[in-house]
Amino acid sequence: MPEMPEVETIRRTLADKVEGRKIIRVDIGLPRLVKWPTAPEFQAILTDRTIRNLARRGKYLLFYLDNNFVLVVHLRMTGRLCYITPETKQDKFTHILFNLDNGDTLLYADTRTLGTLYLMPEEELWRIAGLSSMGPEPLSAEFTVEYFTDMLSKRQAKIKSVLLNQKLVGGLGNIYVDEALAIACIDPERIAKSLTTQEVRYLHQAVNQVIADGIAHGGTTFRDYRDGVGQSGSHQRYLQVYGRTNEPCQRCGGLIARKEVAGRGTHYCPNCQK
DNA sequence: CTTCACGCCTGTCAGC
DNA sequence: TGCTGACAGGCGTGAA
Repeated sequence: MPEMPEVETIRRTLADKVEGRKIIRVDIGLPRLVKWPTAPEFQAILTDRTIRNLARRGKYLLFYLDNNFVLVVHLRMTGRLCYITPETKQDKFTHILFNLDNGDTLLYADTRTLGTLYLMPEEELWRIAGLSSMGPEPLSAEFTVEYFTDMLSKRQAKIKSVLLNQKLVGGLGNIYVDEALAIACIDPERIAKSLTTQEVRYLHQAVNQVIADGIAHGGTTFRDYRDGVGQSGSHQRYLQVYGRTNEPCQRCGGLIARKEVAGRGTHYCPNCQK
């Protein structure tokens, strides 16, 4: 499901509601979603803990608790976190409930059940490989043109697969990669190190732009994605190529095409993207 | 080390 | 209507 703009939107919509709240009980319907520690330990450690702060790194959400533990959630394809009151209708695919001290509930729902939850002391977060090995995020101080240029110059893989690699750039997923490549007019199958200095500059700018726009629009709701209070995003209205197969390119009027690149459905304009 | 195919799960949708 | 196959926003693993 969600990429960095969606996860950031969830963080923003949840933070005010959960920060300062105490978790009074955890109900787990599908224990295998809890990757660490065991589900009973997960429940026991979380019970009576207060959420101090809700942070994000790439596509991970991090709930910092008052006992130095951190609840880490990765939504993968269809995970959802939703803050509900007793009157709110509960999501059909709810698997975990975090019951709060004000009577409200933070729920974790997931149709494909590919999401993952962890709970560990802050100093052990490095054990989560995807978190500790993550590359710089778009819009961050570390994501410089110099870093991007140097990184791409060492890569023999297709540019699409490089941009999807979280170790190299943190937070991009299939939608925003297709969009960034469309904005920068670069063919997704180009070998990363073959990009010219100018193309690298355009692409760097395009990556930052699609992520900033995605956040500004509250994320892209293509099917499952909802924010922390159940609302859809609106960035789907602004997409140039993703999900627009056989529709006209807004730049040249030619038809948007779809093919498989790096094992992922890929949308692009064969006329504009070289 | 880099790159890629595959598996994990379940739901939806197009086509027959 | 019912069935089948393709496809779905991610990532860890293992093989080449």
